[in-house]
Amino acid sequence: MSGDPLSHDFCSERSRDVLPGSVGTPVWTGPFLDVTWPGIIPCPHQPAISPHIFNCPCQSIQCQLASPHYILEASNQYHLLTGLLPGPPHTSYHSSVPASGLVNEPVPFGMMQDDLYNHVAMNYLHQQYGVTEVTSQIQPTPSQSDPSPSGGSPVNPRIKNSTSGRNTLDLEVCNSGGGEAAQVNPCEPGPNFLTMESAPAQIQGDDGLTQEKDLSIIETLRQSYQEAHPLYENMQPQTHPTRTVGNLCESKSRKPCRCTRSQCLKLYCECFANGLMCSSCDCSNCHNNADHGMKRHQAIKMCLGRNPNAFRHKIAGGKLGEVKGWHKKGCNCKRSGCLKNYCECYEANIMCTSSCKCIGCRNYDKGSQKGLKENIANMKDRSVSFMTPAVVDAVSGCLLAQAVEAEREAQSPAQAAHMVLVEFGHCLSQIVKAMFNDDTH
DNA sequence: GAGTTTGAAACT
DNA sequence: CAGTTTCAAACTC
Repeated sequence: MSGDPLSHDFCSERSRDVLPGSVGTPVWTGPFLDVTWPGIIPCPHQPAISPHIFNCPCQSIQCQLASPHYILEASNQYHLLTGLLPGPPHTSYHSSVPASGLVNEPVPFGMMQDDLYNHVAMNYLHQQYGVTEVTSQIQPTPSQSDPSPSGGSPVNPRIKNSTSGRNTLDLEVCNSGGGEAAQVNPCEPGPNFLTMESAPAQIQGDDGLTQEKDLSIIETLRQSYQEAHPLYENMQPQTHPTRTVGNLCESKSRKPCRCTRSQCLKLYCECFANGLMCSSCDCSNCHNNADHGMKRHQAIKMCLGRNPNAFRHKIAGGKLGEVKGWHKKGCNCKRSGCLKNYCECYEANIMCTSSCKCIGCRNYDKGSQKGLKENIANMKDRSVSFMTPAVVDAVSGCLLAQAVEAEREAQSPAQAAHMVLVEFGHCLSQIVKAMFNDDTH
């Protein structure tokens, strides 16, 4: 695929990041609960579940959360750290959560976020539906009745009214018979992407409307939680809708760190930076483990205080298995020419962009004459000299005139917007044409 | 495997 | 925000 890197490589990728929910953006297709309702874990008593899920080598937050031991420990530490739980958290493997009010404590990374998430979720459900308890199970789905056209893991949320007056929302993840581990293991970088486009189809069963509505409820819960805890997204390294399956379980294979002085509680440590606890590492004096939960919690808070995006992926855009994307912050390489693994862009197999402040960069598209970075920088320079106040005024005048015209013709708002945008496109093309005509003189 | 180089993170 | 220090990974020998 050839073409102007400005129009394709850069703009299209970047717009994908701006619009994470845009059509075609791959999102997690694994067990829905693990991502959108991470505190609700599958029941280990169900024989259909691969034991793999409880002993995943990737050690991602999702997998850590899937461990019964982890749940117990997280519950205990939650008490220890916040002291805000109105009652003892459930420690049953059904992971029920009590309905309660919002918790205003800043959410600690990894361990407690899901408890808090559940609290907010329960608060919402309690208010909206009178639900007082949530349970979840993974069950094998009889192949003949698999409601998922693509064989995914549909979620069947149902609100039950019990005779005891306790309303329960059951989230039932159906595991289609054949591929047990692949279906339930969040670490499997399976090839299936659930796009925003395909999401409704994936969850449609015999009561498609109901399920779609329930899915939106769950999304509302997520938003509700995010509103209550602005840090939530930062501490949810694996739940952003733009995350691919690859991102979900760390695109890199898990490498043991060898930290000696940081206690693995600074971003120097790759495990810590990836939101993972150290496991089978070669580090010394490691505190990035369950035994030092409090200290780890404090370190996480400190990192987030310095940089709220500290635990988010540095690489934006791109799809699993592709090389396109860009480093959100950009690199600062000086001596490597951005052609060694010292360079974060090069290491991520992506080209440097205008975000980078590197010197002597050679990590750009060899196919283009100047390279992406230079092209973008050039465009910026040109636009500075061409985007004079007079030009801006002229463009504004054109757009305004177009809006007035639309109003005069009694166009619909959508049509009016379309007319203005078309005019804006014309203006831009005129400006760009002028810029490059000037270059030839 | 020891020593060097490198650039991100942390600090001032 | 810029300069400096610390740190661990990448690299070289």
